[in-house]
Amino acid sequence: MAQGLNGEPNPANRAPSTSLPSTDGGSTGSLSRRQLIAQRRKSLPIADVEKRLVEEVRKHDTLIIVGETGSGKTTQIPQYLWNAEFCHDGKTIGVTQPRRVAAVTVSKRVAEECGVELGKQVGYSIRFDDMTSGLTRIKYMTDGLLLREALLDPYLSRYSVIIVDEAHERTVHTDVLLGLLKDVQKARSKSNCTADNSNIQLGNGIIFNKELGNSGGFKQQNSQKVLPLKVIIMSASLDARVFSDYFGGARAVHIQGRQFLVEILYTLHPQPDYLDSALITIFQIHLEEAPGDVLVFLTGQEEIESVERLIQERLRELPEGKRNVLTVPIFSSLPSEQQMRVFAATPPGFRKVILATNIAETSVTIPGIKYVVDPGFVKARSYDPVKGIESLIVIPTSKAQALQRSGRAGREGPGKCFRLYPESEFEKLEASTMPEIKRCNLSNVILQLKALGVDDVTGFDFIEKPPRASIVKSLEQLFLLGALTEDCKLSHPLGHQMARLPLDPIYSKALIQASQFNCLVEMLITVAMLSVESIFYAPAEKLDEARTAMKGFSSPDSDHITLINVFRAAEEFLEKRTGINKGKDEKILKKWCKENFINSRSLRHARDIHRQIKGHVGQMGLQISSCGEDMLQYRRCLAASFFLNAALRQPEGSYRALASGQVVQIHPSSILFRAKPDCIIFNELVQTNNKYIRSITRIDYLWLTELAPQYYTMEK
DNA sequence: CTCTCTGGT
Repeated sequence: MAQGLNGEPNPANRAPSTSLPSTDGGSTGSLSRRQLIAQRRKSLPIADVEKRLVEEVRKHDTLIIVGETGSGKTTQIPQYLWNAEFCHDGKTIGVTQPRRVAAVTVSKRVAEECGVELGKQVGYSIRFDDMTSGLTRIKYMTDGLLLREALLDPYLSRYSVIIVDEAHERTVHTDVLLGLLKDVQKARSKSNCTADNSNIQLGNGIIFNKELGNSGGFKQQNSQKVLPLKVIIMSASLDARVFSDYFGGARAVHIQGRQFLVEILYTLHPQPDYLDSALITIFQIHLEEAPGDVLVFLTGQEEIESVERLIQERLRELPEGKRNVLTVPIFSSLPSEQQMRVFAATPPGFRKVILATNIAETSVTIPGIKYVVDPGFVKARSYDPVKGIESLIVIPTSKAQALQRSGRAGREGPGKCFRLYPESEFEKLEASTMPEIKRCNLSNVILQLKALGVDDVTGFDFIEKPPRASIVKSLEQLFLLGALTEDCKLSHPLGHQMARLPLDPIYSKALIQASQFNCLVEMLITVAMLSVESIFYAPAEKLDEARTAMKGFSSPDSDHITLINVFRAAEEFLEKRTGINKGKDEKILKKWCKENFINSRSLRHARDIHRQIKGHVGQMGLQISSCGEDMLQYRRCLAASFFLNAALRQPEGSYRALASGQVVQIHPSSILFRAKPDCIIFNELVQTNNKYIRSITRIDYLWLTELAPQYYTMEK
């Protein structure tokens, strides 16, 4: 019987590279805890099939595992494989997750189950936070991070097994990773394949470039054989066939979960107003159903806030004894302390009603939910590849999404889900959500693929192909930025440099330009700040105060310079407090942010990105110099970098975007909303109620013809 | 005078 990583019968434990630290097994307290863990592990549904699962992995190079929620697949399977000696020769089992928190929490759990210190045999690696070491044999990470690793180690030679978890979510990273794994697998199963073979051309068109090398370390690279790669796709829903077909009819196994029964209720008739319908249902549950908290899925912040108000209003109409409802909103841009409110225990005698976006579908698991109210809509990103515009639209959920939502009512006991549409409508829904790769800008994906040696991107074996127009648009954009040559190859050195930076390609280009304009210091700050969610935080009730605070940072010419001012003000604030330990910095900065109406989560993120990319450009040998007070130079550099996003003022005060010819408005959040200069560059164009451009800097039209003549000579 | 669902390097 398997015992976990510290089990005695496991011969792998005696191998020097994987020997474990002596455990704390002495005290009875920890012993009983250990026994509890073992018991809990054995009681998981998956424990009964451990041997069979290991056999399946031995027999097949690719395996699809459909594990229902609560099966324990994410924590247990890597341990089973470790015990079955899949980490021979110091190889690692990699497990990818779409989200950072999942990688961290699951690895902590597994380290505990194994009785090892986190970061030793079991660890995680996510951007800005690497808890792995040379000892690590089970490594949880984000799928995006593994894609980055592939740029440096195209064979993924340190891994014996890659497990792709939550594959049904079909994020861009998952989809690209699946294509990559398919190729790596082919390459590694060729018998004469060694880690340092150079430039092997694969079926899918990947050329493994020897120059990038592998990270083999102390072992002799010349003779190190790369063994076949085992790939395991884990999915919660029933799309096993899609994955199986994609991997040439790979074997799929199903694992029972542990989920309580959720009764699904539909309305008799279509509901003309789903918000009103949601309100009625919430009160019906409150007045007629047994105790238990309610989770309501809404499309966005505005909707959540208005429903919260309406609930409060209607509560006042109820008799005093029935007003025992506590409403709790949650959405991603809500400050984290306020997000935490959903986890607080419901006060005795109260019913908690959580109003959530789809953050509560997967990202946040809220305990105690007995009832789910699902109006059947979701706000989704969509992309028009012809115009190059992203927009957010409210659309019906998919069947899989509806299923995921209802499942949130059955985690601790039987529950009920109220779908606010008739059953006949459910049948008409799409089976699953359209994969993200079909509805986003692909410039980054394509740059990455090119860097991995995939020359024929249109021919790449995606699990589902993105629209051709979308690929063409991105190829064109990359060409205009100079990342690709005329025959669509990655350019030297620009394209390669751009691919190395973990940024939107246009930002990478701006950094490289900036080193020539002597304003890389400023541009590093700019792209870090542009890479995060909105920096300014303006609660409706303190709008005036927030505006005054923002004015303190503002530059009359530029939102970009305003962002630099905020970043520098924070730096200066911290520098003044010399001699104080670093742990306190975080807290003090948070306070400063609050006083200045700045979103501290966003600022911290920007500071992390800044540190990371500064390291990257330093390694690339770019000159990190500052333009000092000469912001004209900096604005010229912006014009040279963002020339594809230039716009001219129209007589009525709207703008015409030069590249696409579209008529757009300056977003009211911009410093330049009133000033309306003649010529500007903008950072992004988004369609909401209007076509808005955001983050804007005033430039001179002549700079465009001077600095981007290849693009602007034909313009009048 | 608006406000944007969620993730990620």
